[in-house]
Amino acid sequence: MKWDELEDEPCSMARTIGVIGDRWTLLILRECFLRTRRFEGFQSALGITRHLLAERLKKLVRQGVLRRIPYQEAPKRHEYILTQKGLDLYPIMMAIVHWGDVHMVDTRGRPLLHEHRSCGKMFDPVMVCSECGEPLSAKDVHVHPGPGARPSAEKGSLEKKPKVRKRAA
Amino acid sequence: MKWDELEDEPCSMARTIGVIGDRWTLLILRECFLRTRRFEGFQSALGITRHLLAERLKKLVRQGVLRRIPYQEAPKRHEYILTQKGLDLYPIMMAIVHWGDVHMVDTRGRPLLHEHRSCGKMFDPVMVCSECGEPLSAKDVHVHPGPGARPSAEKGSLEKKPKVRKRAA
DNA sequence: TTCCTATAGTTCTAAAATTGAACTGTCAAT
DNA sequence: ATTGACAGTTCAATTTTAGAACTATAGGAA
Repeated sequence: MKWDELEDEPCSMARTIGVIGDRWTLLILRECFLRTRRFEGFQSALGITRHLLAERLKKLVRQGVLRRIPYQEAPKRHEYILTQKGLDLYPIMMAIVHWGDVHMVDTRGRPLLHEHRSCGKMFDPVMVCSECGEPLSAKDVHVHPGPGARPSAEKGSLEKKPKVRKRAA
Repeated sequence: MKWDELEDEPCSMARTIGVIGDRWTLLILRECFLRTRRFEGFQSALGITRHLLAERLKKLVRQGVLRRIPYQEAPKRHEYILTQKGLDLYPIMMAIVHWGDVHMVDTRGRPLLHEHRSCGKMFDPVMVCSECGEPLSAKDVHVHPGPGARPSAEKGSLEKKPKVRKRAA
């Protein structure tokens, strides 16, 4: 598996990481969700080098996550806004923020609180099953190969049962 | 903002990215959730260089996402298993996989299907509000500074209202 | 007019991260 | 005595990223 060919892997996680897995990309997208739209805005908010910022924006546009839209002629200027594909990254963002809220806060508490406009309350995001609505946990989920699975037999980690030697204390 | 000091930022997303944002780390964690536990298992599943794999595993252990547990004496061998902190990354994983399932599939369809053992059905993960249970979307959420917010006034992207010039066509 | 500023990049060199390949060491099995 | 499995480590070559300077257009100020 090569980093530059992640998008060709038969794995939705690898493919997604091919899009958002580069250094700084998720932080750029955070800014997008906080309504930053312009080059200088991203640059000053993140302190990323201009070179890399230009690269990343170009890639995100190519991948259909952002759209580059002119907001001014003479001199020509553009701003970057999330497409629907980009907006759909929201659950990923929220999941990341929530994990940080739970596991990475210092004594002062959370940097940001989230208010759900529909119900007016401060909330946490919860991931649930689309079918029964119950919260998901790793051990309640079983994976099956889907139609787009890698065709042949796997040397995959699931089947491997390494032989045991002397047991540890 | 420096990549090596992300964990000190007053931002839960930045802090989390400091933990899982390195190249290959999320793919290593994918393997963990698929029950890979050993060095060779990760290496052969991912094709990552042994050098980097060793680095990443060390960092994840340091950060409390994995625990390194001996499973054999003579020669001493260890395996890497998810801590609770690591298991709590599950919603992030699922959100990433789901986005790929929606936006990155080829004509053949999804590589993997997920079955919810509790209800027996194939499902998609849905992110909902902990307070009202409704699905979340970016525009229904408003952010407020929390107790751990950066103390002073922000040069943040939210307040900046750049002056407009000649409008684009 | 000339200078300064704002915006959105591009270009260049140095530093850091990643890759690829080979090498180390322990023990079991042949 | 040799081979294979496992879990790394080491080192040179390549890629990425960081840091700083530079380009270009245009508005407004002096």
